[in-house]
Parts: sequence; structure tokens; C-alpha cells
Amino acid sequence: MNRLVPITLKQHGLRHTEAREEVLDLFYTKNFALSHGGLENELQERFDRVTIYRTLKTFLDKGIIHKVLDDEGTVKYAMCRSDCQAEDHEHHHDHVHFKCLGCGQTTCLDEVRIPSLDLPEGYKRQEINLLVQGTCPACKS
Amino acid sequence: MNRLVPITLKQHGLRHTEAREEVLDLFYTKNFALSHGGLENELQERFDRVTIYRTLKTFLDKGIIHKVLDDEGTVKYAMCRSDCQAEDHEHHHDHVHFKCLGCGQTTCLDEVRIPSLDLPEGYKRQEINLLVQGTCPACKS
DNA sequence: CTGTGTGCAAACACTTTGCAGGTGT
DNA sequence: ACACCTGCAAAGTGTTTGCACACAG
Repeated sequence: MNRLVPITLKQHGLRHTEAREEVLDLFYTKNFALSHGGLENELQERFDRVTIYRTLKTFLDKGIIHKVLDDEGTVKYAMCRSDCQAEDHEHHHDHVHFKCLGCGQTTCLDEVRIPSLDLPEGYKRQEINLLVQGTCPACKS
Repeated sequence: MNRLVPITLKQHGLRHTEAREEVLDLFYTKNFALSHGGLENELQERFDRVTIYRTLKTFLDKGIIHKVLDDEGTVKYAMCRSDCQAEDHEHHHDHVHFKCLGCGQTTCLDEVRIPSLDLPEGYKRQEINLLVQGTCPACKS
């Protein structure tokens, strides 16, 4: 298990339970976004479906993970990077995600910065999400 | 009814039925993205839930509407603009959408262009979607 | 010991599929 | 007339809630 797992739980005042450890560890391990169903597969029935939903909700509330956009019906989640926590306590999630149309995996492209954007008069920007779809290095053959 | 409704249907070789006319008209009328549920409300039970699903699927297949990203579980749709149909027959949907966290409406910001973006080596871009969340002019008070 | 997390059951919401009958062209 | 569209029923999938028990701190 990733050594940061217990630390992260403690930092957010969360009880250290098996379900939370395993789910959190998966987010540390996998470098792509996971849906509830994906987690269920990885965890092989070791926890109840409902527990996973509640664990996700808890992590989301604490800001440990964030939602990842997708054009299927189902919501995916990924770990928040350190730079989500800005110094001014504004939690933001300006992420670029890449979804491969081949393998279906959605990865966080941390290297890519979202270019600045001019919104029309009256719009107040708060959070910005960019989803690029195409083919990933592994699937382009 | 918007005068373009029958024209659009004919253009795509679709039969001119009441359900399709009404749904298409809503997309012409409303300038924000609609979910299946939203359509159902607007149409006030005049059509079966399933018919609306199938109508959406048909329009999607024909490229009349496109999916709009959202971070709720449910998928939203919006009309394709003329510039979706590029001259080289490549249909693309490089859209900027703005979702208001106040009223929940997602609008298409046609004026805003997505800045060019450098992807890491090996990634092939195909479609790009940008969702900005914040407060819209109507809700900022 | 106490409050919180978990599992189970069940409800709820969203979406798809099959089939019989109706409608557009 | 024929192919396609619609409505109904039902099943499939994703998500939430209530409650009793178990467990972490």
C-alpha cells in the first residue's frame, strides 16, 4: 500500500478503515480516472457496493478526489494533486483530462496547462475542466 | 415552431413526426443544453419517455445534436452549430460550455474559442471539450 | 464506550430492449 | 404498401436511503 494512504486519511480526520485504505490506495496506484464500477472490479467484491459509493462521497467532500468529466452517463473520479490546494484556501480543479477512445481510459495530463480564457461580460469563472478525446500512446498502433 | 425544424429533418432524411418536431424545436428555442429529463418536463408527458430517448439517439447519430459534458451523472445535449460540419466532412465538436452553479443551466459559448493546446508525445487529439463552471450573468447578483 | 462506518435490503432513477400496433411517405 | 416510429411493458444498470450491527478511536 502506498505510504501516503494513512497519512492522507489522518490529514482529513477520517477513520482508518479497510475500505477507505483500499480505495484510496487504488487512486494512488492507478494513474487514470476510476468510476464506481471500475473500483468495484478492482476490489473484487471485497466491499459492498454501497460502501464504495459512500467512500467516494466522503473523499469527494473532503476534497481528496474530484469528479472527472465524461460523456458517458457515469461519473469518474481521480485523485486531487497537491496544486489543487491553493494557498488562499481556494480549492480548484483546473484539470486537463485525456480520454482514449480506444481503451476508454481517462488520464490526467498534469503537464498540460489550460490556456487562459476570456469569458464574455458577466460570466464569473470558478472551475474549469478540459476533456480531450482521441488516441493515447498505448493504443495508437 | 422554428422554421428550420422541418428543413433540418428533411436534410437528414428523417421522417417528420410530431415527437421529432417538438424535440428539435426545443433545441432551437432553448439556448442551453437539455437533458432527457429536461425535455420530458418541457414536453409535459406528451410523448413516451422511451420515444424521447430514441429521438435523442437518432439526432445524435445524424449529428444534429451533440453531447454536452456535465459532472452530474446525467447526459445533456445541445444543437450542433453550423461550424460543426467542417468542409472536409470531419464532424467535430470543439465546444466551450458554461455551466452556472446557480441556476444549473449549461450554455454554449460560441464566441469563445478553445486555445490551441500542446499534447504530450504520442497523444492524438480528436475532439476537445471545455467546461467552465461558475456564475452566469443572470445569477450574479 | 460512543460515534461513525459497514453490509444488507429495498427503493429510486436512468437507460435500453422487444414487440405489437400506428403513421409518414 | 411498406418501412419506420411510437407506446407499453419489462428488464438492465447506476445510485441513494434506512436500519441494525460492527468497529475505530
